[in-house]
Amino acid sequence: MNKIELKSLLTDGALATPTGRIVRTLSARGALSATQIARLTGLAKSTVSTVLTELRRSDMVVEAGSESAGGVGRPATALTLNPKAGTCIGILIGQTEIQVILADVSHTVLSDRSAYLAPDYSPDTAIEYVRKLIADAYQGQWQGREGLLGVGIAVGGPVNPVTGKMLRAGGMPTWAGADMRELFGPIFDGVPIFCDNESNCAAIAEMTWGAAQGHDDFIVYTLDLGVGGAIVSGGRVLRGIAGGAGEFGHVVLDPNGPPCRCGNRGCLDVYASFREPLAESERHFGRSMRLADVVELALGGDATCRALIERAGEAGGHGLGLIGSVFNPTLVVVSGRLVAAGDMLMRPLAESFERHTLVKHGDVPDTARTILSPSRFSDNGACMGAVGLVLRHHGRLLN
Amino acid sequence: MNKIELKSLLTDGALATPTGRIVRTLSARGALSATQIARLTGLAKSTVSTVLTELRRSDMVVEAGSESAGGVGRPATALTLNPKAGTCIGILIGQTEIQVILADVSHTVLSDRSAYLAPDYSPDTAIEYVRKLIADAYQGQWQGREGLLGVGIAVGGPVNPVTGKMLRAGGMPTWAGADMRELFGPIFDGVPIFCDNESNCAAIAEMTWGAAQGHDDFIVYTLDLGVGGAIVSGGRVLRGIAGGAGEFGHVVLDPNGPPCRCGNRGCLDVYASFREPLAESERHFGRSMRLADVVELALGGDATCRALIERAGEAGGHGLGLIGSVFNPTLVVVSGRLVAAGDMLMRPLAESFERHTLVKHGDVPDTARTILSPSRFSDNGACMGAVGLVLRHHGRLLN
DNA sequence: CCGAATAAGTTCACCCTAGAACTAATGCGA
DNA sequence: TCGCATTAGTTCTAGGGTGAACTTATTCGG
Repeated sequence: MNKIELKSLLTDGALATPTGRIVRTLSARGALSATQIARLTGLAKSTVSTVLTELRRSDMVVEAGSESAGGVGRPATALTLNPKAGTCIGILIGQTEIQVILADVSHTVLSDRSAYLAPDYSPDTAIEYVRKLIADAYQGQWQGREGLLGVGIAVGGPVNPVTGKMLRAGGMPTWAGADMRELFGPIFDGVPIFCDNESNCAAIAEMTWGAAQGHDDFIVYTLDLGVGGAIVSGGRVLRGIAGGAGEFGHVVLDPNGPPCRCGNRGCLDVYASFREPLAESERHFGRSMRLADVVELALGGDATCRALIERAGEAGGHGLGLIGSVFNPTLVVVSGRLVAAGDMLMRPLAESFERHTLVKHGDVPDTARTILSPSRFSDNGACMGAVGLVLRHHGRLLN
Repeated sequence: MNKIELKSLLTDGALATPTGRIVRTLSARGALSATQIARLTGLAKSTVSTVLTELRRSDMVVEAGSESAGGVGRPATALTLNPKAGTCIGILIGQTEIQVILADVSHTVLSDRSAYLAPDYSPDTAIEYVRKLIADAYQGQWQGREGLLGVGIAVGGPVNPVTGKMLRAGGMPTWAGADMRELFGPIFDGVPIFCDNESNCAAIAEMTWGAAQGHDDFIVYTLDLGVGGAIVSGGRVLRGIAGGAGEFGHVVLDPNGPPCRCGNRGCLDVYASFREPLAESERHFGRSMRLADVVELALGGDATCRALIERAGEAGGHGLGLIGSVFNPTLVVVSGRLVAAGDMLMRPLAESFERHTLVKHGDVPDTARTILSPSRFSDNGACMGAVGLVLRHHGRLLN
């Protein structure tokens, strides 16, 4: 009965009731005290108290390991959803990688596994790997698959978040037109599937566990082999009518510029993605390299790699300036594997941003300036976001 | 007591109470039936009914002229806030124009007056004109200034919506750093002042009375002597941390391009504003012209003017493509005086949009394609939006 | 070591909102 | 012309959320 109750509270059953709102808040944010819940939900302390005693009595909510914050006054007791009450799975379908994270409703990661594939693998291959990775994930867990509350899928290409169908080619031509619900439904029959593109998932991860915690309005700007991003407004990830929001990389700068893999010409992606610099460094070193190798070499002092990364920051700042002029956001979280280069990337990026945007340093007080934060996720941001998709109930596919 | 009550209900007093929400909804949307109010606020019919009988008893809400819609079933009785309960003033501080609209809380425009000035007029001149226009506006009205509930100011340049201070030069160098609250406060002492830039006000007008009625998420794209716009997400106009959101015209396309009046180089505005085409037509005709003249001549069949407008549509589509790639919005309302050219502008605009954006025709079903709608406001959109600013309680300046 | 200050969490009576069941007013078809 | 379908609006009661006042648990200063 426990799980059934949680399931109905997490799905559409009791959206507006205090109990539903409190459970959803706990699901979305992890460990919280009663007072924090009251602030976040806007409910009265008394209401929260009543509901929580009921939830604790029925064992759906338990006390989390209290980390006494150290302030004056009675210390808050942190609460989470009972980990036994259910699990979530996050799946990343990347260009060359499939990742599966298993987590419980108290935000504890139980398992994190990846498989690396050659580019342009087929959906069938993906299904096979996902099946295997999920079996592995449950290996040695005392939690069984019957407690699975939802599955989130982060896809490395444009996907319609309502239907779960892939649009166009994007970076994954073999997936064009694929129907995520149809493909993955059979693996998890009956369990709700949530789906969104990689960038939007990364945004959810940033909002839930990363650099954008507590922010309801921010932009994620991804610098990697492609340039992309996501827009969060009012705590909502903007998807656009066809799931195409946040495609900063495919803004056309010069209609007569070099062709882009998206089909248009002169996209930002052509100038600011790390694809060309990576090729350049491969030519320089005369061997096949990965993006992470270049970053590592640059951090180790290699001047060529350092220059490539600085130039990437410079080019990336152009796109960031665009974001500044369009949104003038409070916060931009810079993500992607280039971020591992730290200040080497961030400094030229910030300088270039300043040059390419409308509102400048001197125009406004420091409190009204956009903050640039590097992402805290090294690599698994998107997949964690897929878990967050479930915990936050974003982007559920219709059955 | 009537007015005092309305004032407190419209300001921060009772935000979340049903009465407050109903009054605010009526203020924002004008005439509505009880059922519509229930749908819009999410309150139960019964609650709405109870509150409305109370509001009618105290004469704060009255029946509006019923326009029987003609469907089956009992016809709805439209209700509005009692026009006697208060007035709002909208002020437009444009580049060469000052406009004042006086309206009552039932959305009836009582007076609409403009004064045309030479560019770069001083704030002091503006104050003088505003004083005069307002005196004129109240002339012959039985409503007095004591019923004034709020003043909205639409400014033709970037303004910080929280402090009311103008940023940088923008299109109005004489206003750089001006403090709207300080300037206009003395004219309306004690009355709350709302403030936002022209484009954001236009967005509010579109949402309240225009092409975006019923939409909570859309983009306004303005093609005029400058290129600009506004972003509405979740019914909220995004302002950005320094009031710089929606400045589509100042996205840098080519960092080495021609200088823009904003200080950067190669902004979209340089390529897509109608400033250069207007100058070209002046050269062609050998006389001083206004934008409206070019549109009129084009509609009258003049080939030169027609070509200029078509070319503007083509250039404007580049920016629209950018909007498409960034937002993939459901709806874009195209505004600005060029829209008067109708299909002559919209057709090349739509074609160019298609070429410059990421998600194309064939990629998605027709239901998932961005709609382009021309604005229905010929010229007074921004000033109506300033009225809407008050009625919707957006962007209130702190006292 | 004790009490003041501070903050978290609980209790309880009252008011208010929601929902069901109702009445009211219209169009449409036989 | 009558009744049925449809939609708008009202009434009433039960249940639930709120806010005030209270209790509990901690830090800090003297």
